Amino acid sequence: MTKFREYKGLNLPVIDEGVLSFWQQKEVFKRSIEERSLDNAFVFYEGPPSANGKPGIHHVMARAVKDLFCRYQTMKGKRVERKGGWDTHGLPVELKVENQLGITKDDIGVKISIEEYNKACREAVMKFKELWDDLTRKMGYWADLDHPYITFENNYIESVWNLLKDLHQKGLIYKGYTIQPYSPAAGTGLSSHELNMPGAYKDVSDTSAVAQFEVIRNSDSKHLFEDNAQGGLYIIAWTTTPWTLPSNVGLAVGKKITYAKVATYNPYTTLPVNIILAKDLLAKWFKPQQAEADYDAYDPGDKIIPFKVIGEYKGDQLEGIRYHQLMPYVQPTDGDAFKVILADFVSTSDGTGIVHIAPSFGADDMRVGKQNGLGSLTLVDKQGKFVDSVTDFAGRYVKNYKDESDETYRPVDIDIAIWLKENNKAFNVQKYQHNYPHCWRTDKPILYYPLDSWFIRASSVRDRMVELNNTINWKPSHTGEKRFGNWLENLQDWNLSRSRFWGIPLPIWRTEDGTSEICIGSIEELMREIEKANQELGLTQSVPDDLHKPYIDNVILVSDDGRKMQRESDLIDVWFDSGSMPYAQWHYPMENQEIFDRNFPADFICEGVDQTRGWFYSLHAIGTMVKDSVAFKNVVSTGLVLDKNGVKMSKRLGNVVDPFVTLKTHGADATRWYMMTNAQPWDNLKFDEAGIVEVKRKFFGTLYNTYSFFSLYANLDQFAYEQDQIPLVERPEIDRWIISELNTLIQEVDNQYSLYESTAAGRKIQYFVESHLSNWYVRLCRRRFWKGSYEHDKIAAYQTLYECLLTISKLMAPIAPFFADWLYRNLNEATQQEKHISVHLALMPPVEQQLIDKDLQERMDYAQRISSLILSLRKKEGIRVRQPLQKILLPVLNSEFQSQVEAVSDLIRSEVNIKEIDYIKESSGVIKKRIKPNFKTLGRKLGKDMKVAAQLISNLSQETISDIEKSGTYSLVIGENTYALTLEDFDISADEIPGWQVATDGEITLALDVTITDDLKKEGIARELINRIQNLRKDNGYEVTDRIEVKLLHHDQIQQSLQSYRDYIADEVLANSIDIVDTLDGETTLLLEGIETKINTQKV
RNA sequence: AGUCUCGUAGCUCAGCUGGUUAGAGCACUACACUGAUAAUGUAGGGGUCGGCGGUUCAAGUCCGCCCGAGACUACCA
Repeated sequence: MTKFREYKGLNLPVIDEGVLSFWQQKEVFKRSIEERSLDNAFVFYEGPPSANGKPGIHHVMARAVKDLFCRYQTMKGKRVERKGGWDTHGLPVELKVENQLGITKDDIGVKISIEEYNKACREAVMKFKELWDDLTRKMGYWADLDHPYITFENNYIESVWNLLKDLHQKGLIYKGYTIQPYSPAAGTGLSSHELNMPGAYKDVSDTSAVAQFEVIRNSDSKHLFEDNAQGGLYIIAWTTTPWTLPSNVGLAVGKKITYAKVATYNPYTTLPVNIILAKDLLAKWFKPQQAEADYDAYDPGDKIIPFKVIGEYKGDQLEGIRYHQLMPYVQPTDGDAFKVILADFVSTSDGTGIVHIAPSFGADDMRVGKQNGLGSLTLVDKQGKFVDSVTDFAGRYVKNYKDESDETYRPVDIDIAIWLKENNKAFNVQKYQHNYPHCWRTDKPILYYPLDSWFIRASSVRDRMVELNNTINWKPSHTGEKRFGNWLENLQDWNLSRSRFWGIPLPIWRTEDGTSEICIGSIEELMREIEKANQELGLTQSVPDDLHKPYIDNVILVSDDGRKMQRESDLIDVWFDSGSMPYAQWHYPMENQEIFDRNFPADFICEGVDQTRGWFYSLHAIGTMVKDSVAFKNVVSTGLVLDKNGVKMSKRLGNVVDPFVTLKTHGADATRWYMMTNAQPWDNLKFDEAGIVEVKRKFFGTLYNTYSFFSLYANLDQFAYEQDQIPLVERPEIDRWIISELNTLIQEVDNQYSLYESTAAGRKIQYFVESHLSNWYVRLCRRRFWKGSYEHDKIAAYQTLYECLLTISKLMAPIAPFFADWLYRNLNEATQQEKHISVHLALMPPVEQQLIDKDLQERMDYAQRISSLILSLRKKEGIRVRQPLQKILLPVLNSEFQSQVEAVSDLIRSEVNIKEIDYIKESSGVIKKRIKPNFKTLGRKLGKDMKVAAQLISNLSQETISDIEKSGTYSLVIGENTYALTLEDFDISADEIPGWQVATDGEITLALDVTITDDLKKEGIARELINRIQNLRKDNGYEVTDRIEVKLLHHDQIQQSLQSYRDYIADEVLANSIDIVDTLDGETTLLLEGIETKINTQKV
């Protein structure tokens, strides 16, 4: 017969190793998939990590969440394939390689060939793959590591191209301008990533100018000229980049902002002017004494320039007003110009409340410019200097890009300011300190500059994306509804272009003038086009073995009219790579069409919340545009893992937690359990190792102890579940109770898992194990396991505890896969009750509703609380539990309560060592009652009278309370109003039993009879003796089954006690004899106050 | 700057659609228990539920503003 395995202690990392090799040997992961039917799939997508960095503890977090729901679904009978994947392209990879090679972007193609560079990237990107795979295994994350998708592989790229072609055919891809950070010194655009590098933003002092834009008088603007003082009418706008002023094409005002018209004099020319600026900002540009000065008495040269407000307008009254171009060098040809428009970003926090718009040099400017039909002027070239048409400043660098020393470089901003002053176009010029981004490589200020880019017209499917998003179940919901939803509402087109080297090349070829273009959707198509080009152009090209740069750039195609087409040199955004994985991981549509159909869309994905605009978006956008479908139905976005002080982990601070060390020290399960139960996955986790230790000790330790306890006695009794299952009705109350609780737990946990609420599920399991199973069921049932012979009641106890443990192993398996399997197999090994070799091949236990008995659970709750109250009274009175007491007094206010308590009175009496429970009926008149209003029902009835009523009700007399209980009604009179109240409007409970000390917990109140009679005292002594002898047995190292002989040193009271309890004691301590002797060697033992003896035990 | 989330005991967190003594665990202190023992029980201290205002008979819970922390987006005249 097989025994249950017994262990010397709990060692989670050792369990991990054992289970891991078992999984590997038996291919449990593979079987967990293959044993499930193909047409019952639960689809999961793995968001690909990049293996060019080491995995951190936060990866354990995100992967624990992914893993647990996949395991759960497997245990619900679903087939859950989990293809791993690697994200291999992108800027972080390139920057790291540049760093390693000690080169910059400019060196690529010069110091190192693109070919070599890309080779370096390809190697670097998989640098830590082994480490990742190792972590994946060690943390118990089940994913197919042997057949991952890799974004740099040709098959993957081909699928991505196919998607792009699909979009291209739908007219969703176009080339356009966008304003991007640009470094003239380096001659390259910068990504926002690069802009966010530490130190990129620097405080600099620039020349700022408030320029005067002269309003043109026409039918639209004539209302602005009413009440004007002498001089022209100007709108004034502030800028910290005066070099953008020649490129000005508009002025933006805020719709709701109030603007003031002010009559004053220009400080540089002293000419009278009427100017318009935000009313709130008057104080910024004028001092109070200027308002007091007499406008008419102004004399050029006066220190104080007077001003007066002569009009007021709302922003929308200014819309459409036209003005004379400020610096008339060139006029735009691609749209309207020189008018006032409305823009939502205009504020009155600084400047004049009016923003000068130069669409070529600001993203906001470009956007509102387009919206309002404005054209643009780009009067600065890519080297950062003015073009020739800006005659006065032609050829001058707008910032010091030539590394001239500060003495020789004359900022053009200053000269522009002077020009403005001389032309009565400057209202104010001063130095201004602000934070401005710089190129991290050249240290020079960047410009925002229009660059060519390819876009996906995502905004055209905005509404559909919003619509589809509303069908997705987001955990937590606000990430989807608010964060993602809001982002979709304001969706801009997707900038696909990246002018780098290591990435998927944009498969678009164009003629030089851009009139003909082709988007390639497959290698086969590329081959056809190449052959066509070879024929027409007399070339001998073939499809490159590697679809990356530089090879692909060498391919020349031919247009329908026989002209050469070159590939557009851009790469695509890596987010498009990862968003393509539902298709590209299967090399769809070139292969695996059925597999794809089965696996789209995903039932579940999960990544960090930082992926909201990243992977979640790219999946959703591509799914919407290509398949008019969601790409995922359920998504969990996980929060950050911070250090224990709530600080973000970073190498610099040295607070990074090494996941390998954590797993090695505490085991994967304790780590996972801690992460899942300490905080919701989407809340940030303050990672504290002490928390793992606590989980290990409290949860796993308790569960381990429970199993040890079970296996110890089961082996002694040779229990192996060989007998028929004892019907539940034949088992004692406490068995039925724990089984009822267990089924309640199954129901709740299953429900929580299905709702992606892993934290609630874990906490419920933990509560059951610690409170119900260990601390109540096992504690109360201990005797049943070690006392008496192996028959009915004992077998029932084994069967019950066994079932609880087995069920727990299943419920916990998704979160703690190692320990669960260890426990499951330990149990099943001896009984062979289940046919599965691993818990992960088993199904979640079904709820047996008929076994859930709410009444039973309620009365056990009473038993626990009553016991607790009695223990607390014993404590107060200083009477130890070993001293039996005669009775407790328990007021019962209704018969249900009494019968409920009676059903568990055995448990209570043995738990707290009392002889009887004396139920005090309300009719006895001994109980003093307390009455409280039931606010919930009364509040609705009484409304404003509630406050008075509460006062009245709590002061009702004992007689009235009795009346209410008898009649069930009460008329409450408050002022004019009479309310008919019923019993449910009150909360009546026992308050005290006069003459007794009571303890109260909610509706339960009780008193303890603390009289210790001689008989009770004798029994108490007997219990003390048993205790001491048991301790000796243990100290002497006897087996729990050894028989002994006992000798006691004479003491009168012991003698008396023995007369009554000799057999009882002998039975408890397995003694063949108990003798009282007059002399005995050894230490004196204090039994009770004043009772000393010596005890000697001898093994028979 | 905008959007979103969070703020409850020294620490980590519960607190359902508003209902009157705000809970648990850890930690701390004291006392018990002891055939699960590197476990367990009982008791105790500890809270202006971030602040201010509002709605309501009633606010930790709903609304507004503010403060603090974090995430994301944008980078400003």
